[in-house]
This record gives sequence, C-alpha cells and structure tokens, in this order.
Amino acid sequence: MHDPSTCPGCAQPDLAFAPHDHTRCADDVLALAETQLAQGGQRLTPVRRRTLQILLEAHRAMGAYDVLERLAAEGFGHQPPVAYRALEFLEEHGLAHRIRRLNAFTACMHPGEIHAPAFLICRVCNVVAEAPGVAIGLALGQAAKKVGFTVERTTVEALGLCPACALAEGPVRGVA
Amino acid sequence: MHDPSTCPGCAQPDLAFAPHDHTRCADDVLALAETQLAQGGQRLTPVRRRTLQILLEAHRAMGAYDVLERLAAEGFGHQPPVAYRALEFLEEHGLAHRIRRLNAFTACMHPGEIHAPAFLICRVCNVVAEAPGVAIGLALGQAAKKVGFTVERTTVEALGLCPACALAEGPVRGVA
DNA sequence: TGTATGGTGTTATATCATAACATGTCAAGC
DNA sequence: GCTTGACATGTTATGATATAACACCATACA
Ligand SMILES: [Zn+2]
Ligand SMILES: [Zn+2]
Ligand SMILES: [Zn+2]
Ligand SMILES: [Zn+2]
Repeated sequence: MHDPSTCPGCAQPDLAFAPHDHTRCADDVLALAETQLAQGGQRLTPVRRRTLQILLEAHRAMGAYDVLERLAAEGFGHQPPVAYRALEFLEEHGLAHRIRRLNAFTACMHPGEIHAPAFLICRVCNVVAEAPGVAIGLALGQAAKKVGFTVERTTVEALGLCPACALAEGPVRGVA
Repeated sequence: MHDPSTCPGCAQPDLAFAPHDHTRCADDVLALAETQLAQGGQRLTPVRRRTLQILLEAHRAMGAYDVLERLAAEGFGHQPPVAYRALEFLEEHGLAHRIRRLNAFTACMHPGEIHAPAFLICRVCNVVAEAPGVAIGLALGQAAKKVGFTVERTTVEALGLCPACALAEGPVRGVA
C-alpha cells in the first residue's frame, strides 16, 4: 500500500534524514500492530485501524482534525472525539506519537521496539523524523533520579532545519 | 518580594525536588533580566516586567489566560494577545519557558545561564521542576547530527511523579 | 517635521481538545 | 434465551488555547 511516488517522506531528497525501510511501511506495520494488540487483549477496531492507516499513508504529522476529515469522508463519525479517541488509543499502545510542538500525531516508525522517541522537526517544511531516543532517555532519567523524580513518559522534540532546508536557507545563499 | 510562606514551590515538602535558591527569586531575577535585556538592546516594558513578576511570584506553571487575568486586573490589556506577546517575548529571551504538555509558561529558574532546559512534571500535583538539561541536549544534538539535522530549539519534558506524590501513591500504600 | 520602528491595545476568528450523554455490540453468567 | 457489564462508537455542546489583522501612540532620528 505504500507508494513511494506519492509519499511526501519518500519524495524528500534527504533519504538519510527520514531513513525508513519500506519493508515496514503501512501494511507491515498494520499487521504487526494487530498482532501486538491482540497479545495485550486490545482490539484494532475499524476506526483505529483506519486511523493508523491514514497516518502511515500520510507519512507525516497530521492534526487530529485532518485525520477526522479523512475518517468522516469514509463513513466514520464526524465529531472530534472520534479522531481523538483513536489517536489516543494508538499513542497509548505505542503505535503513534504526539508531536506537541505541532499539535499533531504521527505513526510510529519503530513499533514494537521499546523506545522513548525523540523527534526532529524542520521548521521550514514541517517534516518530522523519529530519531532513536535511547541515549536521551537515559540522560533524562539520570537527571530525574538526582532529584528523586520518577519518569513515566517523555516528550523530546528538537526544532530546526532538515538537511534539505538547511541547504536552501543556509550560507549557500548565492548558489542559484 | 519572594515570600516563602506563600510560595507554593517553597511550601512543597520536597525541597530537593524544587531546589531554588531564594537569593535569585523574584526581585533578583527581575534585576538580572533588565540588565541582560538592555545589553541586547531589548526593553523590559511594564507589561513584560509585570508578566515576569507574575510568573516568578506564582512560582509554578501558569496558562496564558491565567496570566492575562492578572494583567487585566492591574490595568493592562484584557485580550489574549497581550499575554501571549509578553510571554513569547520572555521565552525568546530565556526568561521564561513554555511547558508544552501543560500549555503553560513558567519563569526560568536559571536565567543567564546557557541551558537547554528539561522539565520534570508531576502528573499528580502538577509541580514543574527545571532540571539541568545539558547532558540531554548533547545526546539530542548527537542524534540529530547523525542525520544532518540542525537543532535550533529543544523541548524536553518528563511526565511522572515527584518524590512527594510518589510516596503518597507508591508501594507504601499501607502506611497510614 | 515627516517617517520608520516597535510596543500596546482592540475585534474577531481560528484551532485544538474534552465533557456528557445516547446507542450499539458482544460475551459472560444466570 | 435473557440480563448485565464492559467497551466501542456516535452525538451535541462547550471549553481552552492561540493567532490574524488592524488602530493608536510613543520614541528615535533623518
Ligand atoms: Zn515510506
Ligand atoms: Zn525541511
Ligand atoms: Zn522560592
Ligand atoms: Zn507531585
């Protein structure tokens, strides 16, 4: 189902920036998700499944209302809670992440793996990359431990420039 | 101007969790801020100054509309942009931070020092502590560098339990 | 004395999120 | 079979957060 020719992520010239292997895109993730959830006694219902699909196909961060629009157009409910509930469910189960700086959601690119995700957000093109956040999580955990704080969930986001936009905006001004 | 007897932060039994030295509270920070800004050709105007004061006095994270209410009651403007502009100004100049998980703002506890702040947010009592985020910033920078991303600003927040609430909620159930 | 800049204020609107309640579905227990 | 409880989905209505666009007034300074 993943079509690189229409995938904004894949269309990016900076494959290194958004390094996702397509053996995991859409369908595969979906199957994986279903298995995982079943093991935990959870259900990937139609709305939830379709919501995840929409995020996977979009291959970028989407606002809840954008997702809702898609869902509504396909015969699901038309009201905000429909989208928010599905998105929150996916987030709780590690299948999607919330990007707080964008008030948006994105499909997890590494479902199943234990990860405290870190996101790199380009302020120009809004592309979001999920970076391995293990080292960051460790550092954060240590800082917390020092003051006796128990970490349960983390939000780590960096705003800046993706390689492509850095070229366009950077010191290379006189190229064109 | 800082009165520990009415300061929610100071009233906390977990001084270690919110370790702030009062030589820096309110007035001192304010003076420092003014100096710093002047050096950068920026002005700590009445609204901005009062906004910072409000955050410092509150000694906790406040929503923009809460701040606005205070400002309005004191003769400043009554409309959202008044608060948002002041808060954004303070944030841009390192005098306040935005806590995205809470949609709130808090005065910086370490103004002047270069720091990529990390916040520890108690999900029970909502107390926010600003932890030194240098190590975290480094880890994040490295992860970003690997994919050619240029970091400009970071958001690092941990949700969990402060020491006090961990005691109350934790495995120590049968104490009372 | 124009005129550019920046700060403050306004009105109006956009955007994001949740509370509260009604209905449907399905499986466990009687 | 029916009842009941758990959970999912849908609704209406409202709340909370944030910004666009414009008017007015200062100060700075050519
Ligand atoms: Zn792809
Ligand atoms: Zn970009
Ligand atoms: Zn204090
Ligand atoms: Zn607490």
